[in-house]
Amino acid sequence: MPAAAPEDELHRAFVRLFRRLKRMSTMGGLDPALAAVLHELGCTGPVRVSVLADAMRLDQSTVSRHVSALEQVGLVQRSDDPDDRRAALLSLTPTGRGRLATLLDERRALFRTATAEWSDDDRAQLAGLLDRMVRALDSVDRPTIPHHEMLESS
Amino acid sequence: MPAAAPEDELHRAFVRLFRRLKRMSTMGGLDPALAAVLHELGCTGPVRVSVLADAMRLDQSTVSRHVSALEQVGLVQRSDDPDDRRAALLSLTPTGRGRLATLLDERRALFRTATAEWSDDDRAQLAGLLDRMVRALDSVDRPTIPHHEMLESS
DNA sequence: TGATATAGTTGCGGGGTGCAAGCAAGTATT
DNA sequence: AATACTTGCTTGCACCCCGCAACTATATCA
Repeated sequence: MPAAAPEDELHRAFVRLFRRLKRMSTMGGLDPALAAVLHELGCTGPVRVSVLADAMRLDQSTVSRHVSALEQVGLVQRSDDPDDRRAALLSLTPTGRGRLATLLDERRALFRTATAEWSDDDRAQLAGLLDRMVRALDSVDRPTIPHHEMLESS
Repeated sequence: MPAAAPEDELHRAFVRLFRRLKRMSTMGGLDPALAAVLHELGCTGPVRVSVLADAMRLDQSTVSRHVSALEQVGLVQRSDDPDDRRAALLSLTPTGRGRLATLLDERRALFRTATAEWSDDDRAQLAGLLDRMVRALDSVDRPTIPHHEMLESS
């Protein structure tokens, strides 16, 4: 049996961790996926479905459905994009903002409980490394996006 | 809007990262969940379904199905547990071991590519922190003691 | 032996996702 | 302007992953 490489341990840790997080993010009485959309939307401001989908690395159709669900329960609203009639700009309703705030509070509390014994330094370090990891993996599966405005020439 | 708390960033990073990992673990032509079972099994040696399920924090039924699937494609085999006729001991077949090795190789290569610029120290640090995080969250949702849960409902 | 517990499987339902097809609205070509 | 292509989004469909509840078969205990 091969001694597990550090990369493997990393991956296994991620997978198990995620299952935890997934179960936990059902908080606020909102499905994890919907909560994720709400969160993303709360961070990025009024955007189109396509942009949201791209940001979350999900299929447009998936996000479309989530958005519809959130709209139906009054957490998200659509406004017509003045520049393009087929597009819609998504934003949180006041209720949505409130719900998001609650959700984040709960989540924060949970993480704080979990990492109660940690030093601020450790927390920051983990966040930093994780963020770096996200970018690293992103650039693996999207060819690095060196200059994201190479549209000017032709 | 208040600058996102580090805990939030942490969580978001986890979620996005996981989607990446999930997609990546489809490698080797094996469904991610099956690959996970294969991996776990490869690490823990011959075990029962229930033990595997517990280790992976999944329902026994879920693991049971995955194991059946793996058995059907010849990657896993069952042997009767001499101590208990209802139980079965799961182990990898030679083919399964080979498949796992391939899978781990691919995964390792991917992680190595992604973290090519990292120092070994950073990698180790992340793995360590992540592991700690897993344990921290585990002790939040399983209060360290297996028994004193709420088992008496009616 | 009969009551209860345990290992595992199966039926069922539900959530999450992607792909392909379709619809509506812009853009370009002639 | 009319036609053809493109783009933003939604819908139909299929598939995976999962947990709960019910069931079978064995094990254990009174």
